[in-house]
Amino acid sequence: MNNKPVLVILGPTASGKSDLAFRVALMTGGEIVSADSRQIFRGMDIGTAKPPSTMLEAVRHHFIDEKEIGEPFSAGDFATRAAERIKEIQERGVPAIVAGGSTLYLEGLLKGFSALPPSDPEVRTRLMHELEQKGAETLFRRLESIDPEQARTLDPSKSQRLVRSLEIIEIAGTTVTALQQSPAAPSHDIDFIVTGLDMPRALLYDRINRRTAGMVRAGLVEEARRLHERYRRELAEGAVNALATVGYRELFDCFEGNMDMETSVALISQHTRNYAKRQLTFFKNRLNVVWLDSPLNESGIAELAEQLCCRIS
RNA sequence: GGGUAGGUAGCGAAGCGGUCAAACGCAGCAGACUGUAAAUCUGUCGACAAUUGUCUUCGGAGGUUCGAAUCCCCCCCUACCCA
Repeated sequence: MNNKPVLVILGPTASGKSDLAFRVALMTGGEIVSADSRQIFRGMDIGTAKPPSTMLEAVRHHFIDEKEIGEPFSAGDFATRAAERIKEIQERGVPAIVAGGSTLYLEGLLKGFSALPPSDPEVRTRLMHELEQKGAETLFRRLESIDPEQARTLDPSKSQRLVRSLEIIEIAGTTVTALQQSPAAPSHDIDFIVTGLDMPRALLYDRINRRTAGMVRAGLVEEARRLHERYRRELAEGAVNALATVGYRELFDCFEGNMDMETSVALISQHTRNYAKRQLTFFKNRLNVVWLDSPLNESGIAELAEQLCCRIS
């Protein structure tokens, strides 16, 4: 019934997505669907720049604090669940606003995935072991013999995509190349307006640097220490992807005596900048985004929010 | 004042007579990416022409040599040690 378009606000980290989405939600009485692979985990707050509780209380946010660290949740899960959730929201006659920067989550939701099988933890673990013992070369040659086309798209060094490609062969009994013949298509009929927040690179990097400093002031180190203690064993096994997150892994390194605190914090800024660059590359080259200048102050946010409201109501 | 170790491209760091515009790492820039994606991986990286090309570099100034980042001399800085 309510088939109004859904506003998507994406962009690199620290570009101001959350604030803008919050504003639009307030103005429209909408709810926010977070497309963020890390904010979904409880206990990862400061380092993921999760919206503060005041915002979470004022506007309903989905996919925030919904999982325990270590619980599986993937881009595929997000793509299907988020579409379901948006439908539910729309059925209540409420606008849904998607906001986030997790590249593959967004692509999955907006463009869908081919009919590839989900990852199987057992197969995955076995392949990772094999990778460690026999080396990437061996696995690469195997992939090359079964699915030369896919092999050509990746390089023989160690790569997640190599493992995933082999995993698919084991689970599905056929190759990625074959499965991707059926083009990716979204499994829903939601209409999206995809907007991206952009700003000069130097400004973005400056915002990132300052945000990192702010996180430290807000208690990031303590937060990381709690996680480090609680997930000591998982960290040793390197099994929990949620913990391989910028803002935490650098501090874990520090706690383990591999670097001093100053270096660690500098690296957080640096890795966040690197990440922002990767996001930008992905969004520009893979998704169809209408880019907007990111508002830099309160009144700018209000003004842009107003404009966006018009487009979805 | 004496001694020792150093000063190399944005930073760190190799090179120690030719094959050096100078290894490698980081940053930067560009890119890939179909279920771990804040992950994983690739290219490029003195300047300029942008395919083999030209020009200016290895603290500064001289010198030796066909040829120097690499050898010699003087000077300037830095670190540590002894006074």
